[in-house]
Amino acid sequence: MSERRRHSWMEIRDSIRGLILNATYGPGDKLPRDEELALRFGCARSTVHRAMRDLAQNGIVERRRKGGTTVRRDPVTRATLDIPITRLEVEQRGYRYRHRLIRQSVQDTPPAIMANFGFSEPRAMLRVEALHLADNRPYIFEDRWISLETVPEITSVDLTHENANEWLVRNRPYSKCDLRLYARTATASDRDMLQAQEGEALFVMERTTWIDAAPITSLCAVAHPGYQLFTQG
Amino acid sequence: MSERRRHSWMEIRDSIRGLILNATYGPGDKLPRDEELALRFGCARSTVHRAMRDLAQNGIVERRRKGGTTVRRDPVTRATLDIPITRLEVEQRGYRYRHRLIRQSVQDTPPAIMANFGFSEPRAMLRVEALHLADNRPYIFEDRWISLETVPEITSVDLTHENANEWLVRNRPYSKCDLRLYARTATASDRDMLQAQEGEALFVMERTTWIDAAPITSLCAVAHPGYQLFTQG
DNA sequence: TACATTAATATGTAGGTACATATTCTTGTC
DNA sequence: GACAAGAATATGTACCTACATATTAATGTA
Repeated sequence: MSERRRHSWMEIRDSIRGLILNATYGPGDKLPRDEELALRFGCARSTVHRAMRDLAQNGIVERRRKGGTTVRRDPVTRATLDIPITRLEVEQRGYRYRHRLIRQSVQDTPPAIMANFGFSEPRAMLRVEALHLADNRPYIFEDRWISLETVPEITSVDLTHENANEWLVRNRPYSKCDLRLYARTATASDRDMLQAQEGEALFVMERTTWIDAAPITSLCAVAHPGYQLFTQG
Repeated sequence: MSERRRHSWMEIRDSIRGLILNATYGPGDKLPRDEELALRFGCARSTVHRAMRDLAQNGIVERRRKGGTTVRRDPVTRATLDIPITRLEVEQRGYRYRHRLIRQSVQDTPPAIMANFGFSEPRAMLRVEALHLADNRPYIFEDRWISLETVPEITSVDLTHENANEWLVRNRPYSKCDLRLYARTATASDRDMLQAQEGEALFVMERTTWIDAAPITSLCAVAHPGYQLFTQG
């Protein structure tokens, strides 16, 4: 019976997913321990563990020490979004990239930015407003706040030539990133900045990043009309 | 010298990230092999491997067999989106959920849906148009196409009582999911369906899923005005 | 030089052992 | 019964070894 062929963790993962799919284990149910499953599938515990990590990462199951593994009660559609540096995004679509610094000044953070970072008091930060262009047409307008405490070097960067988006992504890896996406109707200032028709629908991406607990930057990027964001793979 | 204390993979990961951050290894550079790094850090190769997998998953480095590990030339902001079942999303916000089936019929797929699935010829699929409501106000309108070959049981599901979104998520796990997000101006039919003002900005989510190579469903979900999508993690 | 074949090599995985860690469960005390 | 202390236990990690696999590099042949 017990044939000792080698099992890949993906096989095991699919088997476990199969058990969930065919209702052997339903939402909220507790799965057997890894060791038990390993015995049942005829593989090592580490292989079951590898499979389980993948299922947990994809939101299929939940795992807790001593608590065991349970089938998630509320499945989610989990997708990974890759938001590249804007210059690369533009160039990849075959356009010529340009960048224009609109404004730059040190200001106290308004309530919206304080909320993004979780501040209870306003702080002085560098505010940078800039426009990304594709073949000289507006592509994305960004209104960005940068922490002077976490990123003091930013004051010595010439943001007319180097854009803040790229400088930060290349020089300040983050450990945490909050993202918020929504649609907004174009205002009069959007009309000027993005050449949008008045009242046109615009795609907005708000992004706030930290390195450990230290705030790095928070920005609101408004894309040109027709912009789409998508996952691949 | 060589103190043999135990190193956690997160420590090692942070050390490697540190080497990239402090420009010891810049974008495009090749990192030493895992074995070499393990020796240098005084840990096992498997620990370096674990750390590297995390860095690769977060878009910091790229790894290829025999090719080695390189620092990504074009960093990305990588975010994981969790899109829950709409009913749960509504209930979590404290509203009463309801669902209304608008239309349901078998039709040949139009070009847009064919493109989503990568079909070269139209196919007959079940088209389901439904409205999700929060406290009797429109929340999300979805226009969905379901593969009759991959999901034949769907024909025997009463979609007036059970909504297709939930039924599919609970009964048809997918292995691949494409997602597309954009903003759209409300049309006359949106105005009726979502009680949107004419010309208001609406947030649109298009989602297409497969199990292995078999198409499951493709849908276009239009959210009510003011809807926001965000990550938490 | 061009191309096919083979060898070399870095990452990926499977299996195994030992221990760490976070919970939950049990037990004892008042 | 309430609560604290300790035992039990499932997952998580670290380190090994041995192979698998995908590529690149080297080599041979026309």
